[in-house]
Amino acid sequence: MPDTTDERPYHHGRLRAALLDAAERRMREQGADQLSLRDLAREIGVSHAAPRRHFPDRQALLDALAEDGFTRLDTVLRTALTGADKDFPSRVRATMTAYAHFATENAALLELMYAGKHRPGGTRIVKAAEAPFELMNELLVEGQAQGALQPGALDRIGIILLATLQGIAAIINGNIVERELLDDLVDTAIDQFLRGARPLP
Amino acid sequence: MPDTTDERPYHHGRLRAALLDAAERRMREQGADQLSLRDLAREIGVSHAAPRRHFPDRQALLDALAEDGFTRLDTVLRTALTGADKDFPSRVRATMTAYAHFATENAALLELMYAGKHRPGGTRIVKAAEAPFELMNELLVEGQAQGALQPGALDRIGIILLATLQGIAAIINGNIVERELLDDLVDTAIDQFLRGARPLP
DNA sequence: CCACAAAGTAGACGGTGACAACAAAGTCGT
DNA sequence: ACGACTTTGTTGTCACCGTCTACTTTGTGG
Repeated sequence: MPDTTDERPYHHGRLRAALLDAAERRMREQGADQLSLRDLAREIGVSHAAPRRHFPDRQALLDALAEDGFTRLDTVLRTALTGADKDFPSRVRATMTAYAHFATENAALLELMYAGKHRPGGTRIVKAAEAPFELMNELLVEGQAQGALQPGALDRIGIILLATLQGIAAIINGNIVERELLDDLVDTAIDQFLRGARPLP
Repeated sequence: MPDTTDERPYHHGRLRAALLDAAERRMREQGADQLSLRDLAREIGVSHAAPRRHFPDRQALLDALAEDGFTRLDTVLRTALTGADKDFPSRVRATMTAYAHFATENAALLELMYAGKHRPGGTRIVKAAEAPFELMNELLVEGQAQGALQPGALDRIGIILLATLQGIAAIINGNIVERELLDDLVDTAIDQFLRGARPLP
Protein backbone atom coordinates (compact mmCIF):
# COMPACT_ATOMS: atom_id res chain seq x y z
CA MET A 1 0.00 0.00 0.00
CA PRO A 2 1.48 3.27 -1.10
CA ASP A 3 1.76 6.33 1.04
CA THR A 4 -1.70 7.87 1.27
CA THR A 5 -0.91 10.52 3.86
CA ASP A 6 -1.46 14.08 2.69
CA GLU A 7 2.14 15.11 3.04
CA ARG A 8 2.86 18.27 1.21
CA PRO A 9 4.98 17.85 -1.91
CA TYR A 10 8.34 19.45 -1.81
CA HIS A 11 7.29 21.77 -4.59
CA HIS A 12 4.14 23.70 -3.91
CA GLY A 13 3.61 24.46 -7.55
CA ARG A 14 1.42 27.50 -7.19
CA LEU A 15 3.25 29.29 -4.47
CA ARG A 16 3.31 32.64 -6.16
CA ALA A 17 -0.44 32.69 -6.70
CA ALA A 18 -1.04 31.29 -3.22
CA LEU A 19 1.05 34.06 -1.72
CA LEU A 20 -0.82 36.74 -3.60
CA ASP A 21 -4.16 35.26 -2.59
CA ALA A 22 -3.26 34.97 1.06
CA ALA A 23 -1.71 38.42 1.05
CA GLU A 24 -4.78 39.96 -0.43
CA ARG A 25 -7.02 38.36 2.16
CA ARG A 26 -4.76 39.36 5.02
CA MET A 27 -4.65 42.90 3.66
CA ARG A 28 -8.39 43.10 3.83
CA GLU A 29 -8.35 41.89 7.43
CA GLN A 30 -5.30 43.58 8.87
CA GLY A 31 -4.00 46.21 6.51
CA ALA A 32 -0.80 46.34 4.54
CA ASP A 33 1.69 47.20 7.24
CA GLN A 34 0.69 44.21 9.35
CA LEU A 35 1.43 41.88 6.46
CA SER A 36 4.32 39.53 7.21
CA LEU A 37 6.03 37.29 4.70
CA ARG A 38 6.78 34.71 7.35
CA ASP A 39 3.14 34.71 8.36
CA LEU A 40 2.04 34.04 4.82
CA ALA A 41 4.59 31.28 4.47
CA ARG A 42 3.34 29.67 7.67
CA GLU A 43 -0.26 29.89 6.59
CA ILE A 44 0.48 28.33 3.23
CA GLY A 45 2.72 25.74 4.78
CA VAL A 46 6.10 26.48 3.27
CA SER A 47 9.34 27.55 4.86
CA HIS A 48 9.95 31.14 5.79
CA ALA A 49 12.38 31.70 2.94
CA ALA A 50 10.25 30.21 0.21
CA PRO A 51 8.52 33.47 -0.79
CA ARG A 52 11.92 34.87 -1.68
CA ARG A 53 11.99 32.65 -4.78
CA HIS A 54 9.00 34.52 -6.18
CA PHE A 55 9.41 37.97 -4.67
CA PRO A 56 12.92 39.25 -4.04
CA ASP A 57 11.70 41.27 -1.10
CA ARG A 58 8.58 42.36 0.69
CA GLN A 59 8.08 45.44 -1.43
CA ALA A 60 8.09 43.32 -4.57
CA LEU A 61 5.09 41.42 -3.27
CA LEU A 62 3.31 44.64 -2.38
CA ASP A 63 4.04 45.98 -5.84
CA ALA A 64 2.62 42.86 -7.43
CA LEU A 65 -0.43 43.24 -5.22
CA ALA A 66 -0.87 46.84 -6.30
CA GLU A 67 -0.45 46.00 -9.95
CA ASP A 68 -3.03 43.28 -9.61
CA GLY A 69 -5.32 45.75 -7.91
CA PHE A 70 -5.20 48.13 -10.85
CA THR A 71 -6.09 45.45 -13.36
CA ARG A 72 -8.89 44.20 -11.11
CA LEU A 73 -10.15 47.75 -10.74
CA ASP A 74 -10.05 48.19 -14.48
CA THR A 75 -12.19 45.12 -15.14
CA VAL A 76 -14.64 46.15 -12.43
CA LEU A 77 -15.03 49.55 -14.03
CA ARG A 78 -15.38 48.14 -17.54
CA THR A 79 -18.03 45.61 -16.59
CA ALA A 80 -19.94 48.29 -14.72
CA LEU A 81 -19.74 50.45 -17.81
CA THR A 82 -20.95 47.81 -20.24
CA GLY A 83 -23.97 47.12 -18.04
CA ALA A 84 -25.02 50.75 -17.94
CA ASP A 85 -27.45 52.71 -20.08
CA LYS A 86 -26.23 54.61 -23.09
CA ASP A 87 -26.71 58.14 -21.86
CA PHE A 88 -23.74 59.91 -20.39
CA PRO A 89 -25.02 60.58 -16.86
CA SER A 90 -25.96 56.94 -16.38
CA ARG A 91 -22.57 55.81 -17.59
CA VAL A 92 -20.73 58.22 -15.34
CA ARG A 93 -22.87 57.21 -12.41
CA ALA A 94 -22.30 53.52 -13.01
CA THR A 95 -18.55 53.91 -13.31
CA MET A 96 -18.11 56.15 -10.32
CA THR A 97 -20.31 54.04 -8.11
CA ALA A 98 -18.34 50.97 -9.07
CA TYR A 99 -15.12 52.77 -8.30
CA ALA A 100 -16.36 53.96 -4.95
CA HIS A 101 -17.44 50.52 -3.89
CA PHE A 102 -14.21 48.93 -5.01
CA ALA A 103 -12.25 51.59 -3.19
CA THR A 104 -14.11 51.18 0.08
CA GLU A 105 -14.22 47.39 -0.04
CA ASN A 106 -10.50 47.18 -0.75
CA ALA A 107 -9.29 50.01 1.40
CA ALA A 108 -5.83 48.72 2.18
CA LEU A 109 -5.28 47.69 -1.40
CA LEU A 110 -6.27 51.13 -2.66
CA GLU A 111 -3.90 52.74 -0.24
CA LEU A 112 -1.18 50.51 -1.60
CA MET A 113 -2.05 51.31 -5.20
CA TYR A 114 -1.83 55.04 -4.66
CA ALA A 115 0.99 54.88 -2.15
CA GLY A 116 3.58 55.87 -4.71
CA LYS A 117 6.16 54.16 -2.57
CA HIS A 118 6.84 51.69 -5.35
CA ARG A 119 10.13 50.27 -6.46
CA PRO A 120 12.25 52.88 -8.25
CA GLY A 121 11.74 52.32 -11.92
CA GLY A 122 8.60 50.38 -11.19
CA THR A 123 7.14 50.92 -14.60
CA ARG A 124 4.76 48.00 -14.41
CA ILE A 125 2.54 49.54 -11.78
CA VAL A 126 2.33 52.89 -13.51
CA LYS A 127 1.49 50.99 -16.66
CA ALA A 128 -1.28 49.07 -14.93
CA ALA A 129 -2.52 52.27 -13.35
CA GLU A 130 -2.98 53.83 -16.74
CA ALA A 131 -5.80 51.48 -17.68
CA PRO A 132 -8.46 52.96 -15.36
CA PHE A 133 -7.40 56.45 -16.36
CA GLU A 134 -7.69 55.50 -19.98
CA LEU A 135 -11.19 54.21 -19.32
CA MET A 136 -12.18 57.41 -17.59
CA ASN A 137 -10.87 59.37 -20.52
CA GLU A 138 -12.81 57.32 -23.05
CA LEU A 139 -15.93 57.92 -21.02
CA LEU A 140 -15.38 61.65 -21.03
CA VAL A 141 -14.76 61.68 -24.77
CA GLU A 142 -18.12 59.98 -25.15
CA GLY A 143 -19.68 62.61 -22.95
CA GLN A 144 -18.22 65.36 -25.01
CA ALA A 145 -19.54 63.72 -28.16
CA GLN A 146 -22.98 63.56 -26.58
CA GLY A 147 -22.75 67.25 -25.80
CA ALA A 148 -22.90 66.76 -22.05
CA LEU A 149 -19.49 68.23 -21.47
CA GLN A 150 -17.95 71.47 -22.46
CA PRO A 151 -15.05 71.00 -24.84
CA GLY A 152 -11.41 71.15 -23.88
CA ALA A 153 -9.22 70.16 -20.94
CA LEU A 154 -10.57 66.66 -20.89
CA ASP A 155 -7.59 65.10 -19.18
CA ARG A 156 -7.69 67.49 -16.28
CA ILE A 157 -11.40 66.97 -15.80
CA GLY A 158 -10.93 63.23 -15.85
CA ILE A 159 -8.19 63.44 -13.27
CA ILE A 160 -10.35 65.59 -11.04
CA LEU A 161 -13.25 63.22 -11.38
CA LEU A 162 -11.12 60.30 -10.32
CA ALA A 163 -9.52 62.37 -7.59
CA THR A 164 -12.89 63.25 -6.12
CA LEU A 165 -13.86 59.62 -5.93
CA GLN A 166 -10.52 58.72 -4.46
CA GLY A 167 -10.94 61.44 -1.86
CA ILE A 168 -14.41 60.33 -0.88
CA ALA A 169 -13.15 56.79 -0.50
CA ALA A 170 -10.22 58.03 1.56
CA ILE A 171 -12.27 59.91 4.13
CA ILE A 172 -14.67 57.00 4.42
CA ASN A 173 -11.93 54.45 4.79
CA GLY A 174 -10.36 56.73 7.37
CA ASN A 175 -13.56 56.76 9.41
CA ILE A 176 -13.72 60.51 9.06
CA VAL A 177 -17.28 60.24 7.86
CA GLU A 178 -19.70 57.37 8.31
CA ARG A 179 -19.72 54.62 5.74
CA GLU A 180 -23.47 55.00 5.25
CA LEU A 181 -22.92 58.33 3.56
CA LEU A 182 -20.95 56.78 0.72
CA ASP A 183 -23.70 56.52 -1.88
CA ASP A 184 -25.08 59.89 -0.94
CA LEU A 185 -21.72 61.52 -1.34
CA VAL A 186 -21.03 59.85 -4.64
CA ASP A 187 -24.42 60.92 -5.96
CA THR A 188 -24.04 64.55 -5.03
CA ALA A 189 -20.47 64.57 -6.30
CA ILE A 190 -21.72 63.35 -9.65
CA ASP A 191 -24.50 65.90 -9.73
CA GLN A 192 -22.04 68.64 -8.97
CA PHE A 193 -19.73 67.37 -11.64
CA LEU A 194 -22.38 67.15 -14.31
CA ARG A 195 -23.66 70.59 -13.48
CA GLY A 196 -20.20 72.06 -13.36
CA ALA A 197 -18.85 70.51 -16.52
CA ARG A 198 -21.73 70.86 -18.91
CA PRO A 199 -21.52 73.41 -21.72
CA LEU A 200 -22.68 76.92 -21.02
CA PRO A 201 -26.16 77.40 -22.47
CA MET B 1 37.25 73.78 37.37
CA PRO B 2 33.88 72.17 37.06
CA ASP B 3 32.90 69.68 34.40
CA THR B 4 32.36 71.61 31.20
CA THR B 5 31.83 68.64 28.87
CA ASP B 6 28.46 68.60 27.19
CA GLU B 7 27.33 65.38 28.80
CA ARG B 8 23.66 64.86 28.41
CA PRO B 9 21.65 65.13 31.60
CA TYR B 10 19.96 62.00 32.76
CA HIS B 11 16.59 63.58 32.15
CA HIS B 12 16.12 64.97 28.71
CA GLY B 13 13.29 67.20 29.76
CA ARG B 14 11.61 67.65 26.39
CA LEU B 15 11.77 64.13 25.14
CA ARG B 16 8.16 63.93 24.05
CA ALA B 17 8.41 67.08 21.95
CA ALA B 18 11.80 66.04 20.62
CA LEU B 19 10.38 62.70 19.55
CA LEU B 20 7.49 64.29 17.75
CA ASP B 21 9.80 66.75 16.02
CA ALA B 22 12.25 64.11 14.90
CA ALA B 23 9.44 61.82 13.85
CA GLU B 24 7.84 64.49 11.76
CA ARG B 25 11.08 65.25 9.97
CA ARG B 26 11.82 61.60 9.38
CA MET B 27 8.31 61.13 8.04
CA ARG B 28 8.91 63.80 5.48
CA GLU B 29 12.13 62.13 4.39
CA GLN B 30 11.30 58.44 4.56
CA GLY B 31 7.59 57.94 5.03
CA ALA B 32 5.68 56.60 7.98
CA ASP B 33 6.36 52.89 7.67
CA GLN B 34 10.11 53.40 7.73
CA LEU B 35 9.85 55.24 11.02
CA SER B 36 11.59 53.40 13.85
CA LEU B 37 11.34 54.26 17.52
CA ARG B 38 14.87 53.05 18.14
CA ASP B 39 16.10 55.23 15.32
CA LEU B 40 14.48 58.28 16.83
CA ALA B 41 15.89 57.45 20.23
CA ARG B 42 19.37 57.11 18.75
CA GLU B 43 19.09 60.40 16.90
CA ILE B 44 17.94 62.24 20.00
CA GLY B 45 20.53 60.50 22.12
CA VAL B 46 18.44 58.55 24.59
CA SER B 47 18.15 54.86 25.19
CA HIS B 48 16.01 52.67 22.99
CA ALA B 49 13.31 52.25 25.62
CA ALA B 50 13.00 55.89 26.59
CA PRO B 51 10.20 56.70 24.10
CA ARG B 52 8.02 54.16 25.86
CA ARG B 53 7.64 56.58 28.79
CA HIS B 54 5.82 59.02 26.52
CA PHE B 55 4.19 56.72 24.00
CA PRO B 56 3.08 53.29 25.15
CA ASP B 57 3.69 51.89 21.69
CA ARG B 58 4.57 52.91 18.19
CA GLN B 59 0.99 53.49 17.13
CA ALA B 60 0.51 55.93 19.97
CA LEU B 61 3.26 58.10 18.54
CA LEU B 62 1.76 57.90 15.08
CA ASP B 63 -1.61 58.88 16.51
CA ALA B 64 -0.10 61.86 18.25
CA LEU B 65 1.58 62.82 15.00
CA ALA B 66 -1.70 62.60 13.14
CA GLU B 67 -3.53 64.61 15.75
CA ASP B 68 -0.86 67.26 15.59
CA GLY B 69 -1.16 67.26 11.83
CA PHE B 70 -4.85 68.07 11.98
CA THR B 71 -4.36 71.02 14.27
CA ARG B 72 -1.49 72.29 12.14
CA LEU B 73 -3.63 71.90 9.06
CA ASP B 74 -6.40 73.81 10.76
CA THR B 75 -4.19 76.78 11.56
CA VAL B 76 -2.76 76.77 8.05
CA LEU B 77 -6.25 76.91 6.59
CA ARG B 78 -7.40 79.61 8.99
CA THR B 79 -4.46 81.90 8.36
CA ALA B 80 -4.91 81.44 4.61
CA LEU B 81 -8.55 82.34 5.04
CA THR B 82 -7.95 85.48 7.06
CA GLY B 83 -5.50 86.75 4.46
CA ALA B 84 -7.95 86.36 1.59
CA ASP B 85 -10.36 88.79 -0.02
CA LYS B 86 -13.94 89.00 1.17
CA ASP B 87 -15.68 87.53 -1.84
CA PHE B 88 -16.54 83.87 -1.74
CA PRO B 89 -14.56 82.61 -4.74
CA SER B 90 -11.38 84.20 -3.44
CA ARG B 91 -11.89 82.68 -0.03
CA VAL B 92 -12.55 79.24 -1.43
CA ARG B 93 -9.53 79.52 -3.66
CA ALA B 94 -7.28 80.61 -0.82
CA THR B 95 -8.41 77.80 1.45
CA MET B 96 -8.22 75.06 -1.11
CA THR B 97 -4.84 76.14 -2.37
CA ALA B 98 -3.52 76.17 1.16
CA TYR B 99 -4.91 72.71 1.73
CA ALA B 100 -3.42 71.37 -1.46
CA HIS B 101 0.02 72.69 -0.64
CA PHE B 102 -0.08 71.39 2.90
CA ALA B 103 -1.22 68.01 1.63
CA THR B 104 1.51 67.68 -0.96
CA GLU B 105 4.27 69.04 1.26
CA ASN B 106 3.32 66.69 4.08
CA ALA B 107 2.41 63.65 2.08
CA ALA B 108 3.26 60.98 4.62
CA LEU B 109 1.62 62.95 7.39
CA LEU B 110 -1.56 63.31 5.40
CA GLU B 111 -1.60 59.61 4.70
CA LEU B 112 -1.29 59.02 8.40
CA MET B 113 -4.05 61.47 9.23
CA TYR B 114 -6.49 59.78 6.91
CA ALA B 115 -5.22 56.26 7.52
CA GLY B 116 -8.06 55.40 9.85
CA LYS B 117 -5.82 52.78 11.42
CA HIS B 118 -5.95 54.62 14.69
CA ARG B 119 -6.18 53.21 18.17
CA PRO B 120 -9.63 51.76 18.86
CA GLY B 121 -11.58 54.43 20.67
CA GLY B 122 -9.12 57.03 19.46
CA THR B 123 -11.51 59.89 19.94
CA ARG B 124 -8.82 62.52 20.09
CA ILE B 125 -7.85 62.23 16.45
CA VAL B 126 -11.41 62.32 15.21
CA LYS B 127 -11.92 65.34 17.41
CA ALA B 128 -8.89 67.08 15.94
CA ALA B 129 -10.01 66.13 12.46
CA GLU B 130 -13.28 67.92 12.99
CA ALA B 131 -11.65 71.34 13.09
CA PRO B 132 -10.79 71.58 9.38
CA PHE B 133 -14.20 70.24 8.50
CA GLU B 134 -15.78 72.83 10.72
CA LEU B 135 -13.80 75.54 8.96
CA MET B 136 -14.90 74.30 5.57
CA ASN B 137 -18.47 74.37 6.76
CA GLU B 138 -18.22 77.92 8.03
CA LEU B 139 -16.83 78.95 4.68
CA LEU B 140 -19.72 77.36 2.85
CA VAL B 141 -22.24 79.03 5.13
CA GLU B 142 -20.63 82.32 4.19
CA GLY B 143 -20.91 81.39 0.55
CA GLN B 144 -24.54 80.61 0.92
CA ALA B 145 -25.12 83.94 2.62
CA GLN B 146 -23.37 85.69 -0.25
CA GLY B 147 -25.67 83.88 -2.65
CA ALA B 148 -22.86 82.01 -4.37
CA LEU B 149 -24.16 78.62 -3.36
CA GLN B 150 -27.50 76.99 -3.77
CA PRO B 151 -29.14 76.29 -0.44
CA GLY B 152 -29.25 72.95 1.31
CA ALA B 153 -26.98 69.93 1.83
CA LEU B 154 -24.10 72.07 2.95
CA ASP B 155 -22.35 69.37 4.94
CA ARG B 156 -22.24 66.99 2.05
CA ILE B 157 -20.93 69.66 -0.29
CA GLY B 158 -18.26 70.57 2.20
CA ILE B 159 -17.19 66.96 2.54
CA ILE B 160 -17.01 66.60 -1.20
CA LEU B 161 -14.97 69.74 -1.53
CA LEU B 162 -12.45 68.50 0.96
CA ALA B 163 -12.51 65.05 -0.59
CA THR B 164 -11.69 66.44 -4.00
CA LEU B 165 -8.67 68.24 -2.63
CA GLN B 166 -7.62 65.17 -0.73
CA GLY B 167 -7.92 63.11 -3.88
CA ILE B 168 -5.89 65.52 -5.96
CA ALA B 169 -3.20 65.49 -3.33
CA ALA B 170 -3.30 61.70 -3.20
CA ILE B 171 -2.74 61.14 -6.89
CA ILE B 172 0.03 63.71 -6.92
CA ASN B 173 1.72 62.25 -3.88
CA GLY B 174 1.41 58.85 -5.49
CA ASN B 175 3.19 60.05 -8.60
CA ILE B 176 0.17 59.17 -10.69
CA VAL B 177 0.22 62.65 -12.18
CA GLU B 178 3.07 65.12 -12.31
CA ARG B 179 3.50 67.50 -9.43
CA GLU B 180 3.53 70.49 -11.78
CA LEU B 181 -0.13 69.99 -12.50
CA LEU B 182 -1.11 70.64 -8.90
CA ASP B 183 -2.12 74.28 -9.17
CA ASP B 184 -3.82 73.71 -12.49
CA LEU B 185 -5.86 70.87 -11.08
CA VAL B 186 -6.83 72.82 -8.01
CA ASP B 187 -7.91 75.77 -10.10
CA THR B 188 -10.08 73.76 -12.44
CA ALA B 189 -11.51 71.82 -9.51
CA ILE B 190 -12.54 75.08 -7.91
CA ASP B 191 -14.03 76.38 -11.15
CA GLN B 192 -16.01 73.20 -11.53
CA PHE B 193 -17.16 73.42 -7.97
CA LEU B 194 -18.26 77.02 -8.19
CA ARG B 195 -20.07 76.38 -11.43
CA GLY B 196 -21.68 73.23 -10.13
CA ALA B 197 -22.80 74.55 -6.77
CA ARG B 198 -24.07 77.99 -7.61
CA PRO B 199 -27.80 78.65 -7.57
CA LEU B 200 -29.76 77.96 -10.72
CA PRO B 201 -30.47 81.18 -12.56
C1' DC C 1 20.29 9.38 -18.26
C1' DC C 2 22.32 12.98 -16.52
C1' DA C 3 23.55 17.78 -16.01
C1' DC C 4 21.40 21.82 -14.84
C1' DA C 5 17.89 25.09 -13.63
C1' DA C 6 13.93 25.95 -10.69
C1' DA C 7 11.72 25.75 -6.33
C1' DG C 8 11.81 24.88 -1.47
C1' DT C 9 14.51 24.24 3.13
C1' DA C 10 17.55 25.31 7.07
C1' DG C 11 20.13 28.36 9.67
C1' DA C 12 22.07 32.77 10.76
C1' DC C 13 22.34 37.95 11.33
C1' DG C 14 21.02 42.47 12.41
C1' DG C 15 17.18 45.33 13.39
C1' DT C 16 12.77 46.26 15.76
C1' DG C 17 8.82 46.73 19.15
C1' DA C 18 7.55 45.37 23.53
C1' DC C 19 8.31 44.23 28.23
C1' DA C 20 10.46 43.95 33.05
C1' DA C 21 13.68 45.30 36.51
C1' DC C 22 16.50 48.88 37.96
C1' DA C 23 18.63 53.75 38.61
C1' DA C 24 18.64 58.60 38.61
C1' DA C 25 16.38 62.91 39.23
C1' DG C 26 12.78 65.82 40.57
C1' DT C 27 8.94 66.96 44.01
C1' DC C 28 6.60 67.54 47.97
C1' DG C 29 5.06 67.11 52.80
C1' DT C 30 6.77 67.42 57.25
C1' DA D 1 16.57 69.86 55.25
C1' DC D 2 15.44 65.44 54.39
C1' DG D 3 13.26 61.28 53.22
C1' DA D 4 9.32 58.98 50.69
C1' DC D 5 7.20 58.93 46.29
C1' DT D 6 6.61 59.78 41.40
C1' DT D 7 8.56 60.68 37.00
C1' DT D 8 11.75 59.79 33.56
C1' DG D 9 15.49 57.39 31.51
C1' DT D 10 18.62 52.89 31.25
C1' DT D 11 19.89 48.11 30.63
C1' DG D 12 18.80 43.63 29.41
C1' DT D 13 15.86 40.31 27.33
C1' DC D 14 12.45 38.11 24.17
C1' DA D 15 10.00 37.07 20.09
C1' DC D 16 9.44 38.34 15.48
C1' DC D 17 10.65 39.97 11.01
C1' DG D 18 13.18 40.66 6.48
C1' DT D 19 17.11 39.33 4.24
C1' DC D 20 21.14 36.58 2.98
C1' DT D 21 23.86 32.25 2.18
C1' DA D 22 24.37 27.48 1.68
C1' DC D 23 22.13 23.21 0.97
C1' DT D 24 18.45 19.78 -0.88
C1' DT D 25 14.85 18.22 -3.67
C1' DT D 26 12.43 18.10 -7.89
C1' DG D 27 11.52 18.77 -12.67
C1' DT D 28 13.38 19.08 -17.51
C1' DG D 29 15.91 19.22 -21.86
C1' DG D 30 19.95 17.64 -24.58
